[in-house]
Amino acid sequence: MSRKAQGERTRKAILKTAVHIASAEGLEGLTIGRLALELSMSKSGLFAHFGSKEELQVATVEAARAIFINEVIKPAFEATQGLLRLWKLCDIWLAYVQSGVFRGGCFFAAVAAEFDSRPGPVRDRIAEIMKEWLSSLCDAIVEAQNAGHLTKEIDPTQLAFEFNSLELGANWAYQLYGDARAFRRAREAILERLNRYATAAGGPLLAPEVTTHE
Amino acid sequence: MSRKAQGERTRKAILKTAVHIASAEGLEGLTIGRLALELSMSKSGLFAHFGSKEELQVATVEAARAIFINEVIKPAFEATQGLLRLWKLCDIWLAYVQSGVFRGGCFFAAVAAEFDSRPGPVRDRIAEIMKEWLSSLCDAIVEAQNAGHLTKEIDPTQLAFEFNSLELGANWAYQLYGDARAFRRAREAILERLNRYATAAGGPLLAPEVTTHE
DNA sequence: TGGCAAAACGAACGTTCGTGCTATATACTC
DNA sequence: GAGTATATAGCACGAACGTTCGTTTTGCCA
Repeated sequence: MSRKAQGERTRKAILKTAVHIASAEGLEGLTIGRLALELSMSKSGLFAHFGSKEELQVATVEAARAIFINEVIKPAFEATQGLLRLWKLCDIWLAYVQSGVFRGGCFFAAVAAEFDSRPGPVRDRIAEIMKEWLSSLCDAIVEAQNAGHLTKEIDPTQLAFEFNSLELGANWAYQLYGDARAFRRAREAILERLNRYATAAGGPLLAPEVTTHE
Repeated sequence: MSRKAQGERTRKAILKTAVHIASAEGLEGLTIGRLALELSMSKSGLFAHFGSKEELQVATVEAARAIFINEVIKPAFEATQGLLRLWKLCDIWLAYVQSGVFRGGCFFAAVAAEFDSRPGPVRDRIAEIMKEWLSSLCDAIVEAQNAGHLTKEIDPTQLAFEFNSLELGANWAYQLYGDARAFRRAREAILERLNRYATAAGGPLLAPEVTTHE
């Protein structure tokens, strides 16, 4: 293995650990010393990969985004465009939070709350990425409308806001109380809305009990 | 003024500042040195009022609770029990977040995200207080049902979860994007639900435009 | 095999953290 | 007015923080 590839490999290993620590303890709680300890390497050796703590934080955010895309966006996009994909986006998001992919629940919910009053490139990137997510939701709604599955009377931005809120709410309840019923509540609320706004072409959606993840 | 009363007064002043710092920078970011600087007093003099950082954090949480009760719970309880009080609870909560009573938006949303994976008395107290809030919402729903304003078919816990989620979602959007439209979206979603589940006795609720806070 | 980057290390920097200890200023009690 | 409790200040501590430095180890290539 080339020396260059080894560096890249180490960097990946660092970020993998960093993402998990940060989701639980935040991007400030993510300490270089702690990270080095957990990886059994020296602070300075680790530090050299990034050059500053802020760059480490940005890199960690980027790594979390890659995981999120792989775990949520990609699987949902395997579903056919329309009502089903919209539902999958929400359903898989909830499943991925519940599965404990990140120790601290949704990585972005955690770090958004941490950085929302802390200007700088880290905050900016977090905001961008969450906007991406919200846009994905919104786009899926519009597609469902264009496919004739969902009435055009509803405001896509409004519905995306509501779905996102319910998801964040479920994450909040799960993290703070370990209450897994929150996921079912979020699913129920989302499905209720989807079913209410669905046209005949959209067909009846599943009940929350029948979804794959419980 | 007695020496004892002076101590109490200082303590209050400290906590008032502490709450605002913590809502923006978190309870860990709330540093004793920083706090002392902002109040133009010595670290040790300030520290003597609490004995440990953890006690300072708990006291800060308690102070935030007092403000919250004064700003949200009490005003809402001036409304008559039933549908109106339920609506007021939500409406005033949103107004209080938007008003910037706390620099970092909802104090408890901020510190809950920060401490949800950090066991200890601070986390426990935060969880208790948010449960209090959720119970207040739930109780208001039940009262509205008992008053005949709201159909008994709905599950109060489910509705409370949804309202709380929408509120947290609005807080999130406002903090991260400064998007004040999120408050209107939350109000619209909440009112839509209230109106849908309201009985004839409940009467038609206000449209979001007519509420006092915008 | 010898040279050379890349990668990792160990030690130290200056700063800030929370937390003690000791002393002084202040107001109330007798 | 002396004595006492309370409130605040001053100073120092050990640990941890991010960061820099010079050095050593590592593996590829000529």
